[in-house]
Amino acid sequence: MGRLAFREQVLRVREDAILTAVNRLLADKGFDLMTVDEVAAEVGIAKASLYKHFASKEALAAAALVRLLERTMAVVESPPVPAEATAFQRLRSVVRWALALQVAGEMPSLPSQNSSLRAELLSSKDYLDLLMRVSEKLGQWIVQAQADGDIDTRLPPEVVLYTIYARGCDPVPVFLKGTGQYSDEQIVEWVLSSCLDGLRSRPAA
Amino acid sequence: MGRLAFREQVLRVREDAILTAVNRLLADKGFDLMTVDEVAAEVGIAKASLYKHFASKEALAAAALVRLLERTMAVVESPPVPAEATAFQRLRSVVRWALALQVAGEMPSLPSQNSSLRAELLSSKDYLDLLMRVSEKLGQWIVQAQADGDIDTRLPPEVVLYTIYARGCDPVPVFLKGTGQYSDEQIVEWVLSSCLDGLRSRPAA
DNA sequence: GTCTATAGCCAGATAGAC
DNA sequence: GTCTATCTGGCTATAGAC
Repeated sequence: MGRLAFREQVLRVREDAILTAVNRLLADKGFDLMTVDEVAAEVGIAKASLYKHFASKEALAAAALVRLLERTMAVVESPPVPAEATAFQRLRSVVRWALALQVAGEMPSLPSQNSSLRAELLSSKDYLDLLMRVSEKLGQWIVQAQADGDIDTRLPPEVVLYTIYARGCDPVPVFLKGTGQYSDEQIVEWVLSSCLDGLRSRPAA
Repeated sequence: MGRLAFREQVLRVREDAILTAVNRLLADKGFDLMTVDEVAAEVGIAKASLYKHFASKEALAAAALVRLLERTMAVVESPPVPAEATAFQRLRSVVRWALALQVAGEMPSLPSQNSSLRAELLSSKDYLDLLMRVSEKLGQWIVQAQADGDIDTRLPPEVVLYTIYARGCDPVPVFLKGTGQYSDEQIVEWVLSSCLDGLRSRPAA
């Protein structure tokens, strides 16, 4: 029993190491250009061993995305700091977290287009459940923020939700980081501002 | 002489047909998932014939992107309609044009990440020249719009420029179109608004 | 469950006849 | 310049020994 639990722990640690490698490679090159050989090399095990843990390359990526959604759910459900009481402030906080992940090179980017990956994701109950839970929570905040007068009521909540999700594959943070001129924090704040406040000037508050 | 010019015209028309197919496929599946066989099939010629016109898959995509930049340059240099006199209005007009291309499924999407395509683009004088010309023109408008008080002066022009370029690979229009609930025009206006005005409410003008 | 070795496949690119 | 047929390399996935 203790022995079994120990082995199971070893298994989970190894699989977590695999998913960390997958996550990094997905952030770096995306699904199509990531090869299973690279994943195995980065983890330091043989490719065949990988396939004992995950059935396919798609399953590998799906597991990494499920882990990302679990972390997102944890962020969304964490108790708010007192300074972030409104729905709008909580939304901003989540977007800021996602942008920080992106700048740090830890945001796995999936192809939004055609791919065998899409089919795998759409048939993964874990993935779909988590995605729905995150979307429902964010959707509630969006509706609340609109009722509070903080988010433009002319935009359907669906448009706001997609726009926020799209920050997860926004190329701007990576480009700005590539110039080497700005700090990570500065980049995050600029992209956050362009998303929430827009490019246009706003009258002083 | 006339004969030669005629043959050259036939050549250009054929190559334009090829690039139109490439453009559509790039918009549909992206560079990595597009296959040269598909391009040949869509044009209705053999794959080997394609390679008489373009040296590689990368060259094929690069040529399509050059054509896109040429069209962009034409839009940027076209005389403004009287109602769009300010730099900000001209910028908005260009972004709207790009979003309309996107919704119509005619915006080729290149992988912003690692790829053999990047190397090809960086070694294409045509591509780099056009990209610089477009960027300079847009950059001038951005600076002017900031001087006019229309664009947030806390954002460096570079950040504004990248944010505008990023609209070319924004997944939101395609997602919204996928719901089948909204008209193309409605989608363009919402995304344009979220980009320029932001998600936050603005005080009435 | 880990490894080495390899099967099987697919896509980019080319040979060579016409 | 167009075609058919083929080469080549790389990648996913698996066989089989330990």
